[in-house]
Amino acid sequence: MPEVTLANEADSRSRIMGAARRVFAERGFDGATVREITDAAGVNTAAVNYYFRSKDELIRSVFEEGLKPIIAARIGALEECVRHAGDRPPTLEALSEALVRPLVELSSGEYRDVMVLLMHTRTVTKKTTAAIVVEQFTPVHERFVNVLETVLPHLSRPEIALRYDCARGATLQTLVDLAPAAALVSGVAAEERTNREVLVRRLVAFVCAGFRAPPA
Amino acid sequence: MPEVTLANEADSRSRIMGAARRVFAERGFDGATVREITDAAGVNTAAVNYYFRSKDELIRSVFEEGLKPIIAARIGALEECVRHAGDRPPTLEALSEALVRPLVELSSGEYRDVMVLLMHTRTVTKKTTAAIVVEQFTPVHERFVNVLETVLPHLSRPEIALRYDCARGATLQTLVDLAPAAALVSGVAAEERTNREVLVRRLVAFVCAGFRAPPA
DNA sequence: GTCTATAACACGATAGAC
DNA sequence: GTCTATCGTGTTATAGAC
Repeated sequence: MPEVTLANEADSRSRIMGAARRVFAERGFDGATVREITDAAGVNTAAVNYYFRSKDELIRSVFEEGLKPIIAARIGALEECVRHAGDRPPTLEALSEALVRPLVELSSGEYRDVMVLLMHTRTVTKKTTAAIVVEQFTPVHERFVNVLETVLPHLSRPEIALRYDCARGATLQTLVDLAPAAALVSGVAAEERTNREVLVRRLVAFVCAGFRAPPA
Repeated sequence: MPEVTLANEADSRSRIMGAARRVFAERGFDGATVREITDAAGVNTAAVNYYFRSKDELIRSVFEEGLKPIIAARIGALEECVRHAGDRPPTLEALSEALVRPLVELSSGEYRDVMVLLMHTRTVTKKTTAAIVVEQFTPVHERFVNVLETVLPHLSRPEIALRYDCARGATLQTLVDLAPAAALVSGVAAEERTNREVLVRRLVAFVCAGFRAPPA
């Protein structure tokens, strides 16, 4: 066994996964080539077909594996929020934060790429990835909407689901957009947006108020 | 000159533009092939290189042309809202509707594809399209944030810009997402979301409340 | 303007030596 | 498990007849 193992000397399979995540996020699933990925990973071209059967299987692995921690963090925050509230319904603020905070925290580092990939699947339909999204996120969405229903009993389920979609969209937009208005319009914004806690507070304020709005 | 001109017998250039808009929106800029586009347009493969110089120039034309009416509608609604308010600042409801309604109305028909392409550029960096987005949208965003500043004088410009991003994200999410939570979680939602006025009212309610939230 | 034919190249995938 | 070499295919783009 080797005496020292540097981070970038991990086994080829993980190196490919990591490089693929980055390259896919930058170029899109179709725009990225396996050669670009293997170059970035520092492995041979044939390695992708050795460790994964094909490019499509590589996509599946990267996307599926990458989503798991995101799903886990979101479910975890929600259940912790419910648990903390005891037998009463949680506050709308706590619920909003359970939605926003995991996304903000995960949007730094490697999981930012996964979130870009997630948004990517919103505009490029791919059998492989669409199935994963539906399968992985349906329970999360269902649980969130169910809990929201207990806090907002005066709203219909479709309206709650819509507001939940709005909240997700608002959060992801500010985290993933490559040319947000705030950066274009306000030089301070880019800098201040890097402050995680400020961003969480601002997003929670917006999202929470949206949930609390009177029925349309 | 021809005696009868059917809609699908327009000149080849427009047919290619229309087909390209649809195919690009479905497969992404990289996933789409010029052959798929020319097949859909019912023209010869070589026609793309005759009317446009290359696939990249086709992308530029489709995206640039497609965005113009969207920009115009958004600016138009905003200025009408400001004009209608006279010398007083417009209401937050009117301002929210000026943001939401054009996007909702344009999200049916051919401009839905353009909005998909717009979201597509959020996750796939392409020199061609990125430049167009910045160039076309900077004035719109700037004007919106400036007007918002007059209505929300107690909020800092970065926070206003962030909320404006949230509002755009919330709206686009519900209009473009291929697997929204509302559809997964609530069967009624998909049906009800097709009702344009209900959707506008609900989105305005959410977005407006978000703008009106107390400072974070 | 439209078409056929094809050039020139990049792609994903594989075979086989090591 | 890793590499080189290459196959077959699909891609954009073009040349040249009509």
